[in-house]
Order: sequence, then structure tokens, then C-alpha cells
Amino acid sequence: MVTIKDVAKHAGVALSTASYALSGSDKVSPKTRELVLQAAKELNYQKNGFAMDLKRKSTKTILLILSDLSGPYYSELIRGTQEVTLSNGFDLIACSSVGGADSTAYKFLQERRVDGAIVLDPNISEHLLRESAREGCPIVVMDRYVEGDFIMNVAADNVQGGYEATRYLMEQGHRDIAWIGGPSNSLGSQHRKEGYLKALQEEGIVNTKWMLVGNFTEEGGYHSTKVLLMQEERPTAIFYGNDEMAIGGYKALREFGLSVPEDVSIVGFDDIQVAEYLSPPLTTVRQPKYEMGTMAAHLVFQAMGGEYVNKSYKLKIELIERLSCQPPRLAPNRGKGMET
Amino acid sequence: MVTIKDVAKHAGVALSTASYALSGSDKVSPKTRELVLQAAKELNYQKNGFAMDLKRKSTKTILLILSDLSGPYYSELIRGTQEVTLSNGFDLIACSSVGGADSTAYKFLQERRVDGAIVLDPNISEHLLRESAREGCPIVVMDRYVEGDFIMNVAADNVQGGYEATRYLMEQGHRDIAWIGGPSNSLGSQHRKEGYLKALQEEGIVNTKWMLVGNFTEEGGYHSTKVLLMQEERPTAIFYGNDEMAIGGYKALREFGLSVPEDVSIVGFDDIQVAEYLSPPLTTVRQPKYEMGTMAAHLVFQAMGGEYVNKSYKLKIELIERLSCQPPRLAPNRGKGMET
DNA sequence: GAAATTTATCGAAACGTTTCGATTTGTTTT
DNA sequence: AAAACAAATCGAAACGTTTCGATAAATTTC
Repeated sequence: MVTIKDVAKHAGVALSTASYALSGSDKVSPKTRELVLQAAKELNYQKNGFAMDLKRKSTKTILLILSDLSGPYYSELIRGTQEVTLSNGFDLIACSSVGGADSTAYKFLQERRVDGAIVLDPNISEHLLRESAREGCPIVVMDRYVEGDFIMNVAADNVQGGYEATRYLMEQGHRDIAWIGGPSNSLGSQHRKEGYLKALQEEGIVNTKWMLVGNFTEEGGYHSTKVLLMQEERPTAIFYGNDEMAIGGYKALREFGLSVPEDVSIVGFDDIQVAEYLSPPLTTVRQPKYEMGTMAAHLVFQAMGGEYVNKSYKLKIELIERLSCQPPRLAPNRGKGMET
Repeated sequence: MVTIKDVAKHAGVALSTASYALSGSDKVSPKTRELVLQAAKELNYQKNGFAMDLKRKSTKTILLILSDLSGPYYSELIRGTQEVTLSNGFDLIACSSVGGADSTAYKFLQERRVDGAIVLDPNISEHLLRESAREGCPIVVMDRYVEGDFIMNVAADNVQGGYEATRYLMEQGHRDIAWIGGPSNSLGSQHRKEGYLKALQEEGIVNTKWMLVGNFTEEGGYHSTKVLLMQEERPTAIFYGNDEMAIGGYKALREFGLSVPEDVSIVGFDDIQVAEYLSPPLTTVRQPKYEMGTMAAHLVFQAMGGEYVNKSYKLKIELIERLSCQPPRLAPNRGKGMET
């Protein structure tokens, strides 16, 4: 384990001089710098980053915590955070909360190993967040709302998204619109449902029989849809809490001999990559993931710089119209009926 | 910035005692432990992980380097490495090489910030790998071949994959099979092509007019396919170096009014998530990504433990038959013809 | 060419931990 | 109740850097 001390000795200079030379300070003369660099190369010296961080009291890295480090959902978001982080001269590392309290996420957060964090992960407790956020380590939490010093929030306007999706279906003439939501601990899912209900209410529709929960997985969407279809009355449209569940829905519908969109119209949420390749291509609500990513990263840096920033940001979403919706086959003969 | 020193003072014990208490050593009596823990809580003490790593001379984390930290390709692989890493009591962090020599990957590798690394990223130079790999930081490189001390290689058997895919097409009667490969710096792509050529050769087919390169993106696949289709003679099947290019191919074919698989059969490579949802679902070659991930992680730990391990591993691939292939419309009337 | 100034190098302290060996305290044995 | 031992606590060194203030060497100024 060759240290800077060895390099200094080998080059015949003081340890401090070696340090200056290696870090490119102009306090050192060109020829000794050369000497030191040469020695370092000969000994295959590698600096110890921790020792440096310890002395410097900053790590120049920010941490991105995701629930599973994979999943189709994250790509764009990661890209956004990465670009901003890099252009600020910082490093970005990602980790997951798999492993609970022993997880990498906990370790890095608790042990001051980073200068800031962006968290998109419902598994990280509010307690940990509040405990870890501090001057010198601001935290941005996505898709949920956590209050605390040095904690900021960024989310898509899920209420709006839910509202617009439902509105869209209603404008096509649908009145019997089912909702298959995500897990109840997902604030995003709750908000989407809120928007959904709001849209229904505006038209005086009170819908209680077609509201189910899934778990944001394809599997969950599949099962919930089956449950839905086994009821005697069937909706003419289904709004899913996310795209993966909608994929499961496609499968269940096919098994029941129903086709999309002729028999049932479908709207998803997220606009994951697969969405446009499904058949039919899925109409869905796009979250501005890239923008959320850049926004989050910017907030971290602003907070780090001591700038005053708002605590909470909501980004607009956008409905992506594809081919999974059409007016219902028979205009339903109840309620207010069609009037488009 | 409250340190262990403050905690010790506040609890009225020596610094060393506080350290023992906090790290749960049994050298300390229950009541002083309680005292220290209490003090730590009151002061909101957070340990400094670097100082610890510095002293302990190990970080207990391993690094996963990916070319872009996103992309549909990685999910399964990450899951594999994560599971193994976690069950060994280590942490896994991921980063990308975006940023070149200033990238996070470089920093972490060069500055001894991890105890091991898994690299799936053509941008990391062999030089850096050899320089960084050492006792105390073995490196597993995926999908390419790098020789060096403490460096191991894991890859799918791309030659076999290319061979089997081509063979499969030939067994259906295809003789005019095009190849649209990845970038020339991808060893994987080269091997796939090798397998492709081998299969053709076995049947005495010498094919030069239908070999193109793309860049592993949808866009690249689209353009290369267009170039291919503008030639006067058209193949009856196309084998793509990866699935994303095949997706681009679908699009180009549609524009030319050709349908899959009636007019042209298609085989991809990788089996990314979208593959099965395309229409028609894409026949492709599945890489055992999860297994590659676990294998890589295991190797890291074995090498860390000083166990002797082979330098290089190849994992078997598997052809996934879906609906994008069928026998050519007219059996080609040249060469050896069909004889299945 | 001596004094003043700049430039280059050095020594030592500090960062926040862990851990070894020494000391003190408490308990058991005779 | 003194001696022997175990348990608990302490002090200090070490990990590998950076950086401050001090010294030595080189350069300029009068």
C-alpha cells in the first residue's frame, strides 16, 4: 500500500511538497513537480480518497437512492440528475434501499458519505431523512412529501394527471370508468386517484364499484383486472395507476376475449419505454421525468450554496394520446349520457 | 459537526470508550454503553464513515460501473449483483463513466474508494482497469476481455448466440440472411457476427453484400435497415446485433411496406423487456443477465478472499422463439437450396 | 553586494475514527 | 483482609491526506 509518504521519500522531497505537486498546486517548482509525478508513477501510487475527504470535509458526490436500481421507470430521471450533477463538478452514485436498515442507502445517508441526496424510494423512512438532512447534506425527496430542515420535495402533479386522464376518457363519452391504483403507501397513486375522483364528480358521477388497488406491478394489474372483469357490470374504460399494471391489464382482457380499445379503453400512467410498443400503443400520462431529475439536482446544489429555495415543487404532466382509447361502443344509456 | 469526541465528553467517558460503546463491543459495561448511546442521541451524532474506512482500511462496498446507469439492458444484471453483494454483507453502489476521465467511475476506481468493482462499460480503458485492480480491489469485467492481475472476465457466449440464431433461421429455410451489427469496438457484437458467419459457412454460404454496422441504438437500426432495403436484392431474414436495433428495423420495414415475419424474418439479441411486447413479439437471443450478475459478484468475493479463480467465464445463452420468424415465402432457388 | 522581497520547500498539526497496551476499578479466592 | 485475577476504562498512536505557518533558497532592488 504505497502512500504519499513513500512517494515523497522516493522523490526526495517533503511529504507536504509531494502533496502540493500531486494536487497541481503552483506553489511547487516545475522540476520538483516532475520529480514527484515520476516517483508516483514508478511506485504506482494511488491516492486514498477517504483520507482526502476526511481532511477536506467534503466528498463532492451526491447520492441517488432508488427503490431497486433497475426498473424501466428511472432511465430518464437518472439522466437528468446525472447531467446536472456532473456539470457542477460533482459525482453521482446510485444505490438502493434493498436490505432495509442494513442497506447501502442507510449507510451512506447515516455516515455522512455524501454531500447531498436525491431520494425516490418509499422505503426510506421520514425519520432517517430528517436525521440525515443537514447543512452540508441537503436532501430532495421525490414523489412524496416530507417536511424538515434541508429537505425539499419534487413531484409531478399527480392530481392534475389523474384529472386529465379521466377527463379525456369522459370527453370520448365514457361514463363507466374503473380505477386500478397502486399500493396505498404511494402518495403519487393517491393523488392520481384524487384527480380521477374530482373529474368524475364534476360530472356528477359517483363510482364506488370500480375502484381497486394493485401494487404497481404487471402481475398486480393482471389480477386486479381479472377481479374487475368477473363482476357482472363492466366498465367501458379502465384507468391504471401506472403503465406496468396496464400491461397486466392488457393480458387479462385478452384472456377474457375483450379487445382494446374496441371493448374497453385503457389509460396508463408514467409513459415507460414499452408503452408505445404495446399493441395497441398505450395512451398514458407522461411524467416529466427528465425535468424532475434536473430539477432535483439543481435544488440540491442551490441548497448547498445556501440559497433560499422553496420547499416544494410540482411539475406539470402531459397526456400522451395513443391508440388504446376510443368512444364506448354503445353510448351508455344512463346518467347524463353523451353530449360531446 | 459533532464528533465522537463530543459524545465522549458529553457522556463523561474517554474517547476510546465511546468508540467501543458505539460499535457495540462487549468490552464496555452495559450502563456506560447506555450512557454513551444516550449522549449520541442527544447530540444527534452521526459517524463519519470515511474516518472509519480510513482506519479500517476497507470500505465494504463494491462498485458497479455501467455506461449510462439507465438503459433497459441492465435491470436483471443489477439485481443479480445486488443480491450477492448484499448477502455478503457488502454494499453496492452504481455509477457511470459519463464525463470521461472526470467521471465518477474514474474517481472511485483511482482513489481506492471501493473494495472491488464490476465493470460493464466499454468506455473504461484497459489501462485504468489494470492500474486499479490490485489485491484488495479485484475487478470483474463483463462482455469484453481484459487480461491482468486481479482482473477477471465474464461474458455471454456470444459466438454461440450468433451461431444459434443464424442456424435457427437457416433451419426455417432462410439462405439470404443479413447481419446488422453493433459498433466495431464492441467485442460482443464481433463475436455474434463470428457465430453468424460460422453458421453460414457451414452451409457454404458466402455472404458479403448484407453485412452492415449500426450503433446498438434504435435509430442506428432504423437507418441501417433502410440502407439494406434500398439495395436491389433483399434478404429474407435479418439478424440484428441487439434488440434495440431490431426495433428500429421494425419501423424501417413498416415504412417500406414490408411485414414481419411474412416478408422478412427478424431475430434480435439480448431479450430486453420490450421484446415480448413488440408486434410481432421478437424472436431473440437471451443473455443470462441475472446469472452474469451473480457470477460476477461471486467472483469478486472469491478473489477478495484470495481463492484461486479462473480468469475467464463464458455463460451459455438461449434462443427465445417468438413470432418474428417464419420460413421464407418462396424457397430460394439457388445455392444448395432447402434440405431440412 | 547587502537588504528586501519573492518563491520554493519543509515540519507539524489536524481531520474523526479504531485499536493496542496500560491502568484503574471491581470481584473473587485464599 | 491481602493477593490474585477479571472486567472496565483510559491514553495514545495510527490511518493517509491537506494546509498553515515557518524556514530556506533564489531573485530582485537600491
